[in-house]
Amino acid sequence: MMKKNKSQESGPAEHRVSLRIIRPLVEAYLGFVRESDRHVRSMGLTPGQFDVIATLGDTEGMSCRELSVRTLVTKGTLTGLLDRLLLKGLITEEVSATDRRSRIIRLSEKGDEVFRRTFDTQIAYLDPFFERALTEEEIENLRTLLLKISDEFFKKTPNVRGKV
Amino acid sequence: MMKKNKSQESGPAEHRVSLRIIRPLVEAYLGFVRESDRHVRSMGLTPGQFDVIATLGDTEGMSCRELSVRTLVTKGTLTGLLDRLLLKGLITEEVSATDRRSRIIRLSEKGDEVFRRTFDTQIAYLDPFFERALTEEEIENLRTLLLKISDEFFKKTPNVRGKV
DNA sequence: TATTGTTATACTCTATAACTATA
DNA sequence: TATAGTTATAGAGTATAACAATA
Repeated sequence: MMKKNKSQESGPAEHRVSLRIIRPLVEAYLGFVRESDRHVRSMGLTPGQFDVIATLGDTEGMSCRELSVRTLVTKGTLTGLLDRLLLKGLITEEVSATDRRSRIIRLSEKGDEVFRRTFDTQIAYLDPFFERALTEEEIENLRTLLLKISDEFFKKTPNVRGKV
Repeated sequence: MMKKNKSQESGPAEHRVSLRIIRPLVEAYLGFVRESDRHVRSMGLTPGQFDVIATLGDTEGMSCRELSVRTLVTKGTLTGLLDRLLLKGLITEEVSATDRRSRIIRLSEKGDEVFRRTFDTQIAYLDPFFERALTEEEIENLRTLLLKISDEFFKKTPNVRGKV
């Protein structure tokens, strides 16, 4: 998959920016995700369910609509997903004071615990990886460069920011 | 979700390496993935199906077992997934010459077209983003840093490398 | 009229385990 | 005995569209 693409390119494959960045980006992401998913599943949650929990974490709650935009889960799917989280007692719901069509979804105490525990576990696991791989200076540098990229994407679709 | 985690941490949240890297990493990745998924779906494929196609792209084909390891799709799921790709005429199968239990899966001509077209489209879309976001020097720098991270993860689970 | 969320449909992915046919 | 792949099962995520209640 790293080879050249003859059809519509304007130069050699190794000059295409996205080819040089995307594969390393995806692999670094997958390295993180594999571990993350393992922790999430060990708590009896699916990735989609934890995605909702992570999005609700450290917020005052939000409507289904906002949750849908931020998690990239369509509203129809979200209804079922929230049903399962309600069953597990990880979230609470309340009819909005200002718009009676809308439910405000929040983490329950139990949900907040799951959120923190999963995060702490992941951090404890991941920190040593990053610290072995990079110097302090490289870490700051990487962070800056990644933010430049997501800022550029953010300009295109501002409403999907802040998912994880 | 960027706030502190009191439980088992050894210092302030902003000193935790993973907290400083992972969110930007995930957001940069999602910026890419959202666009990628859009193209993939517009060709009538699911992300999982394209994952298989991308893994087979530019190879001489491979067994279900290898495909399963590389795509992180379990063998049971893979059988159904390959059925659908066979129906669509995007892959071919052949009994292995050396092990009659095993099927060698390859991209068909049509599958290869889908692979290249999707890639070309994505590159054409993504290159301007990266070029706006980063200088040539920053691109090389970012690539190097990302590779250091995935190399570190790779040490842990060598067999899952080379997925995308 | 437009928007929030629900329901219904049909398909796909998921983990898991029992199964077969080879090795 | 072990491995490659299939089948079966049950649950969960997916897009989509029609729908009710409210704005």
